[in-house]
Amino acid sequence: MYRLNDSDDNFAASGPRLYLILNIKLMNEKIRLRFAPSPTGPLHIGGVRTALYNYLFVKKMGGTLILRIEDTDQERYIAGAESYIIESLKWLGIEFDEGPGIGGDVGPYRQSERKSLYGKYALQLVESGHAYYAFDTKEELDAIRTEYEGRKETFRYDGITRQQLKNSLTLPEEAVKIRLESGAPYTIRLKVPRDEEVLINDVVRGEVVFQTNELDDRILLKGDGMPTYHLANIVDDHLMKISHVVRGEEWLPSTAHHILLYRFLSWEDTMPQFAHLPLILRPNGKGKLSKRDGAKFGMPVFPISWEGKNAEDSFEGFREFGFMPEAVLNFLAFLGWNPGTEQEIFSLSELAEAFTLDRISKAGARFDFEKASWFNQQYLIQTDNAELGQLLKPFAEEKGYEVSDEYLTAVAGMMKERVNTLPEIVETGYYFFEPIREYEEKMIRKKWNPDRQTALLNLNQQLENLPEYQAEKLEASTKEFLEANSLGFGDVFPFYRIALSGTTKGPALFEMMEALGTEEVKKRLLTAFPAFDEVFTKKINS
RNA sequence: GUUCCUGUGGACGAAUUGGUUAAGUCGUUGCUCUUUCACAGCAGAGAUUGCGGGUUCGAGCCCCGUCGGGAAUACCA
Repeated sequence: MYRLNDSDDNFAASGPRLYLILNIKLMNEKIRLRFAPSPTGPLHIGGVRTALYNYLFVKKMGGTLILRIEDTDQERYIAGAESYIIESLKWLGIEFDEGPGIGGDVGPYRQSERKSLYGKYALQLVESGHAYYAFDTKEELDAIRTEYEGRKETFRYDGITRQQLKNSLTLPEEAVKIRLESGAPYTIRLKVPRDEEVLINDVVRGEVVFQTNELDDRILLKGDGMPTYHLANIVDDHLMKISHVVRGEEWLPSTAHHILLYRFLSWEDTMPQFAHLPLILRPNGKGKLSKRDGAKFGMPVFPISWEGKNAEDSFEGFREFGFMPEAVLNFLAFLGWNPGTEQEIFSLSELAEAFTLDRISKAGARFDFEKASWFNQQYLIQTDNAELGQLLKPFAEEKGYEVSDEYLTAVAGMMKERVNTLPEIVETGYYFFEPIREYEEKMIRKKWNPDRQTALLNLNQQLENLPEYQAEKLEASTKEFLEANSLGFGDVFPFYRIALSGTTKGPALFEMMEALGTEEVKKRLLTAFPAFDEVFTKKINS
């Protein structure tokens, strides 16, 4: 189904024996994907999308999703990054079947804990003539690089230059032996063959060809005995029986090396299928989205907040911005993929149902925060008010507001279609929780007259005496009052509204009144009138 | 510089695989609804499919060239 190269005609012609072999092959090719982040800091939104696509494909195909921590670089390792990754994905509802803290048959799932495994394969490659020891120090190589740069050239440790460098290919056998035995630091490099082509069959990009002459002899095992990404990745993907590698496009240029590694380790027949995802670009289209862009464009680029060493290194997440996880997921899913139908609101399980690798687009997608906000609003609107009230709670508490769950539910219901995020409810709707900060003058200036006050107070009196202080009853009673006093809606409404909320915008007036309650309404009316009069006097005098 | 990827309205992107007037969504403008704002509904503006050639009765789709954007080019992943 997913291996197109297994031709059906061959199969028909070759009888039961091949059938058996193919069958075994298929059984071994269970769908197993991995998400393999590096704990070098918070997981940015591009990484989250990679995790999401891996998850979706696994769910769609009924496979297994593995979390593998690629912590082979002890210099860039950051404590807390791993738990950040796990917490982020948990918040979003992306769950793993195997991984650190979860278990599984092919662990451990942290590369640092698998350190002893990799050397063997590096050695095997040396023995088979596909890799070699290199003794050049970092400083020496840096010097060569700057020298090349001076000539406006780029240095590459490859099939040509390695002949002039210090390695087991150029040094006498005896000298190599002595160096190795003396414990002198060395690396193991891949010996890339000359004059060959490496073909990558990428699920999203089709066939991509690399000339080996353009490839460098990449380091496989570092001086500290740790493998580089390239070695560790291939060894682990093989040992963990990974069937598909779904990762960012930035890995495409390295994939030729990876394929060579599979070939030299004789694992090419069980090599995973590759799918390289398009990059997520900056809102202005210039370059790939980076962690600094959050501050630059005033939007989150991380799933949840990250507390770094300083303010520069700390980031606010989508969660803290007030986004719902479902909305983030939905938005992210559409960044580089689309179902080809007109549906755009998808739950996680609906996404999994609709997801296919062949509908992933090739070109980089810009990160459009406005679209993300729109998705969030859609989810806000479709979420039950009581549930929203609960989600709103932390944001209200943060502001020091102490109100009941019922009140929060009511406010959420009134405000949800007027905002994009949760905290906006307590910000633009602050007047539900504290006194009016400022009255919008324009309407008052235009229409207020101190004698309106009497009518307003009479009306309020009538409303207070209602057996039930409830929106529809309030409205009906108000209508009666207006008719009886031959007044229009416009004569009282704007002032009532501004008195209660300070603004001409906002939810339906009677609903606000119901939520606020008779006491508060009266209080607000009485504090508003003097303010209105003040505006009026100012107008008269000017 | 080199290698590789990529290019459809401002953004995301669809187009039955070569078939006629290039979907839809976001954004934007206006209208309707509404006491306001928003939601919703309706309507409009916005594209010679990066550009230039070629093949073909016919090209967004195939071929060649060209330009732009991006990634990689580390003892980082």
